[in-house]
Amino acid sequence: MSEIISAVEAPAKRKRGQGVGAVYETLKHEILDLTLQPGSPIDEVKLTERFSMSRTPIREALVKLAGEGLVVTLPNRSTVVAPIDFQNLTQFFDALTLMYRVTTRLAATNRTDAEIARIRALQKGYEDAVGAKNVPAMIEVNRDFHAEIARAGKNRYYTDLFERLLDEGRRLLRLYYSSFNDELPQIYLDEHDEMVRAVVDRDVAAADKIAQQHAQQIVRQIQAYITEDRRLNADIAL
Amino acid sequence: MSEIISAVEAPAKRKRGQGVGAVYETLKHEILDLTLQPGSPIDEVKLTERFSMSRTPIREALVKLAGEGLVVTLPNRSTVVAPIDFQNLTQFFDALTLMYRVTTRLAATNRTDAEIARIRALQKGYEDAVGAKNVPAMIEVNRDFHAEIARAGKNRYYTDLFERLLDEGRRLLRLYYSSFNDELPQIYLDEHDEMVRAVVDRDVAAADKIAQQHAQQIVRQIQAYITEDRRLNADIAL
DNA sequence: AAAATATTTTTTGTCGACAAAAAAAATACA
DNA sequence: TGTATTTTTTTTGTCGACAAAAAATATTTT
Repeated sequence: MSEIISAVEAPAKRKRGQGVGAVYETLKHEILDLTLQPGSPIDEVKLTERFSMSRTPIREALVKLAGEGLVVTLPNRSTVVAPIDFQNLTQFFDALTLMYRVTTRLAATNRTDAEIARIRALQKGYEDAVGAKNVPAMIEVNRDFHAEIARAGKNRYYTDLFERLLDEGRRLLRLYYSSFNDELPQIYLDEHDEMVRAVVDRDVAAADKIAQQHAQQIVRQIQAYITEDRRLNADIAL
Repeated sequence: MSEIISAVEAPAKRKRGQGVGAVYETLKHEILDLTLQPGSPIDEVKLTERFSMSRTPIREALVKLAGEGLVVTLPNRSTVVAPIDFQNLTQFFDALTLMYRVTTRLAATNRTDAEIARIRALQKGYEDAVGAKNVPAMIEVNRDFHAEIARAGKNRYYTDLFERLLDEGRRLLRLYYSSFNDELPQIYLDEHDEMVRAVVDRDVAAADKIAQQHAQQIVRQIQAYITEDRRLNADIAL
């Protein structure tokens, strides 16, 4: 975690009414990039020192984060960063796949040229991150790419749910991409390109097909990571 | 709005840590049954008097409600009860229909016998409310019936979204069922029965089909109400 | 030495106060 | 009379304090 205090954390620069939002954004970002580890306790008093503000706005930010499933609060107990729910990944995969399909289909129907430009810029950013082997950027831009497609679909219910699922996916991916040596399959880039093409061409069926294919890739990859044999002592003599 | 102060609103009975929750539940209920009208301002100070507590927990409850889209908060401005978004009903209908289908399908796959019993009890409650022409109860039990089906499907992402959509539907229906003279079509009861049967029989295709049919009915009815000619002076001589 | 109990410290939920921002009311000007 | 400006009042965001609840530590009992 960076010890540099950003401008939004210094009270001299903070306008009244912007406190809660600043804390919320900062903590959300740190939860998503696993700076704040799943299951770890959140210390309100430490946060008052860190953000130089009283506990009230910090608590309000935590209530907001709780509403998004990013932290877990119970009465009279420490708030904790939301654990990763390995037991119910099937639910996650099911919803993620459906949302990939639904949002990409809608984007093929409802997108504007400006949105296509933004989507393309994000895909370029994704290519750059892949080329640079910048894993955190790859994960973040990938999320933004798909979120932009969802927004182009113009159904806020789906966009909201999908963004939440993408954020959850971000945490999962960050758990496994812990070193810069991981290779990301070229197939992701290709599938993104294909997705863009379908959306540009307003080809709903193709959009649906590539979205489902892409989702399956991601699901398979996450599953592969979870089941990967990481036993260090499998061969020791007993 | 009832002026009777319930037990949870009296500080002598309220346990530490239960304040936010009590305010949240009460306000949520009042928003959903339109006691608190869409677009109306929320007066924090009045709520302190009403609930006999300070503004801090009331504000936290409002943050929570905002996270669920039930109120709208902006910095340095009064919180208002969420308006009904008539301009984007297409999005709502689309998502509602999909969630009816998805949750009912999953219920047909994943339900337990205990859940069937609960679903049946709710359907009975719905019948009773229809028989009694108790419109508020009808609207509320209908919501609970479908929410229970969703829970039987055991995917929390879908359940959460669906519950939110059902609540929104509740507000829409309450807007139109303002008198006890409205007749609710028998077709709703029949469709509920058919839904239960499909879920009991674990018939995914039938569940999907009846869910879609039911959703279309509801969408059509809401649309009919919105476009219904309710001008009170349409026939007066000028 | 382990378990149970008591005490102390820390953390959480809430309180009421202060002050910035917004809204309402009053006053001045054209 | 309508508009602009000023003043007053109200509301919102945050503060630091108090006390209940939980956690940690110390002491006593088995």
